[in-house]
Amino acid sequence: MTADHVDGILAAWARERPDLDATPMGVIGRISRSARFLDRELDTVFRVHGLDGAGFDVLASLRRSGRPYVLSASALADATMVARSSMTSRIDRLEAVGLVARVEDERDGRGVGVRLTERGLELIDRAVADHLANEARLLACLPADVAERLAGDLRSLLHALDPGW
Amino acid sequence: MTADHVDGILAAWARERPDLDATPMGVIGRISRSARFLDRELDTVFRVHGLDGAGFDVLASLRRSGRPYVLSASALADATMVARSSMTSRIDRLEAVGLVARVEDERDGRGVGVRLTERGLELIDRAVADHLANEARLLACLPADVAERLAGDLRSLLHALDPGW
DNA sequence: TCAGTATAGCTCGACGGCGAACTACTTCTA
DNA sequence: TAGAAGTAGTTCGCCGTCGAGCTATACTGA
Repeated sequence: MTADHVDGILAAWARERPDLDATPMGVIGRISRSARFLDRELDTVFRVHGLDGAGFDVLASLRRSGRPYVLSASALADATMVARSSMTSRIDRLEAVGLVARVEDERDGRGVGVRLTERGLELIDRAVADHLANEARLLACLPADVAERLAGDLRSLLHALDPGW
Repeated sequence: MTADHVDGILAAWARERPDLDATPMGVIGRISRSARFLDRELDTVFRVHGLDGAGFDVLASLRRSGRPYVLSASALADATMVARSSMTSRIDRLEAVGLVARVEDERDGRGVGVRLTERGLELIDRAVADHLANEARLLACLPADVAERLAGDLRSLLHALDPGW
């Protein structure tokens, strides 16, 4: 069990502030750091398809919602954890390049449906396959049972953090 | 073991694209999602001290480096995983409110040392205590052995992701 | 020793995210 | 069924990050 960057941080705090218990950083610091690394790595594949993480998340949410590949702007904002105003501009960008289209919501005059276009569907179907291969590559170093355990423990954590579930 | 948001995503992909193996998302999706929640939660404590995550990271890096609480701008950029140009503006902001000061590097005419001021030292010593209490609160839901296992598994992951360690 | 290369930090312009404020529409309630 | 309250989406201004390009300084090898 070799030391990592966060072990260095923990050791430094133990030396400088021995009165504090820094062990929570062992979990939270590693989550933050992993997320930053992963974001960067995942982006390289998104870019190959002319996307970024923001665009991919929107298209993937629509794709996995199933036919007719339409979700409201609010539903997309909630699914991707961004502000409504951010979702407005994400949709603007994707619409400008023809990957999604805004459609009327007959049931609610305020609402706007966001629909995957034919091009958007083809693009995300290719992109998601590459994306999953990339994720698998990044996790290849972990034995399957460790990955599974990690997923389960993170689920426990998320369960407490996210009151919505 | 109740389902979480990511379980919903995995089930959706299994329905829409049964040809793909989406299990890597069980790990990576949860890391991303946890990181976003945690970022937001940690920010509330930073704000109490007039900081944000960016400022806290800089001050904390300086503090745990020990006396004389000086690091180069590059070392700070590397430690906090941001671009050099981002570090320039972080230092500008912290310097403007008197929490750090730029000092000459006698050994390297190009270099700039960043030193914690007296006010910066007092602030970060208070802030880091509150921060750790906050982190402990967020992890309180997890049994100690699970938290420890999580830290260890994430260390394994980081080890493969971060060639620097 | 000196030309070539590498490095430290800064400036600048572009970009994405956010919250507040706004409009338009819907739902509740009395 | 009218007025109040709530909700969907957009606009706007601000802010932090980034990469490219710049200057000044430090190394490196013939």
